Amino acid sequence: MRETQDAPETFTPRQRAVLDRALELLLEGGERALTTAGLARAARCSKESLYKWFGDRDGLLAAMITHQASKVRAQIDDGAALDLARFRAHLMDFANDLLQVLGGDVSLALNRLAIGQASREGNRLGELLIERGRRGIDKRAGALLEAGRRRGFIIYDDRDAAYHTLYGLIVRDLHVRMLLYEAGARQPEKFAALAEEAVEQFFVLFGVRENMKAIPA
Amino acid sequence: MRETQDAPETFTPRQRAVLDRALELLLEGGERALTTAGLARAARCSKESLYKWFGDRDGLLAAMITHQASKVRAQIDDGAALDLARFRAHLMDFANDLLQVLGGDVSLALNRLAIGQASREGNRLGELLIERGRRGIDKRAGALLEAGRRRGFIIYDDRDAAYHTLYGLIVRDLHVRMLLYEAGARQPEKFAALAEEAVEQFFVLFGVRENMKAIPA
DNA sequence: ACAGAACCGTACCGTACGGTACGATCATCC
DNA sequence: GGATGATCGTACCGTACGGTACGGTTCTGT
Repeated sequence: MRETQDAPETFTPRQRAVLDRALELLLEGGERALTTAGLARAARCSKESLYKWFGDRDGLLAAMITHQASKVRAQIDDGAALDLARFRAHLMDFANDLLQVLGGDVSLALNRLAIGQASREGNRLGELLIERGRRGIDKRAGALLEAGRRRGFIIYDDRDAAYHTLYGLIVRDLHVRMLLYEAGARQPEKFAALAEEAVEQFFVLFGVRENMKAIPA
Repeated sequence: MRETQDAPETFTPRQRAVLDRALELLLEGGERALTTAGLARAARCSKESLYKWFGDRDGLLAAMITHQASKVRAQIDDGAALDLARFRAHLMDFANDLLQVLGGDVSLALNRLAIGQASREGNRLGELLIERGRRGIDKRAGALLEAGRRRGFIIYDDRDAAYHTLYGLIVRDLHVRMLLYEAGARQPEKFAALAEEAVEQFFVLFGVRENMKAIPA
């Protein structure tokens, strides 16, 4: 259908400014507040330009996702000089970053947008969100786990399964509850404690102690 | 604002039939397919009746949630004659039921609806979904865990924390990925294996063995 | 059998939004 | 300085939807 989908799809500074304004509107009032006329007024551009740049409204939403994803590039960890303490610290960093990202305003708003949009027009937005957002996180975590396994700090049969367990230990049911605006679900000040406990539990499940090995299966 | 909110809010058979039809429309085409005119046509009723029964469109959506919740009443487990095997089986049942519910068509559609609607009109739908859906699940799991702890099968300091960990081990990141229609995320045939592994891991974290106690903290 | 209520089907209204068209304005380049 | 192209602001169009009104029909209770 669309041919410009897999391209890097870079934007001009003006377009990026407009996309940032669009994100603000989305944060303030949800999807319904993000109308073409409203965005044109807020960003001081013409509707005609919006359609010229992004094609249609769905193209605009997709552009917002790729634009946001391009801002938060996850850094890849260096595999140098990895001892157990550093490995544990890296896991903690990952857990904290994950909670920080998933609990961020923009991420929550974009996820709400994509989820609400799902089931209509296929699910381009959902795919985009996963492709440009989660993929990076998954790869970073996968590389980290693999490094830890090679050094003998942890043991597992299925890396994906181990990663998903780690993810579950960290995020629990927080993501959906935050997406639903559940009162009290979003408490960033507790993220550090959650991350700490999750990594602790992950080591109980997959860590290699000197005397006993906790093999999940 | 609304006074009929906390009432049991029972519906006539005709109204329930209409609500069922509304759920079907929502499943087929998402929120956009659920218009008052469309529902009136599909359910062979008049729009006037819809507004008389449910007030407005948001009232209709809320009624759909309470209606659906009234159908899947979670049975509470009897605490009689609980040995370790039965406790473990109960946990397995809970895990399977949880995955079954969260992965069900109706649950996913209603969650998408509530999440997409969130941030506008407060978040009545999200609250309703949590109140009438998750609350029951939480209570059932809480009672189950407490029974297991009293019998000495598991140990924990904070029941909520233990429950959330159990939830995370079971659901992982599946819920959001299913909400996003991620390809391959929804595979009900694998739910049993996931439940099995989750319960296994939960016992590693919180279970009490004869010789060693795995205390998470 | 009759009255009254509930309900159906349809028509109608106002509005809001996506998308297009067009003249005016501004920047750029020769 | 003048032509060219991009962009702005605004006006406009069609449509779809939420919500209301109303006449005709069916159901219910007496």
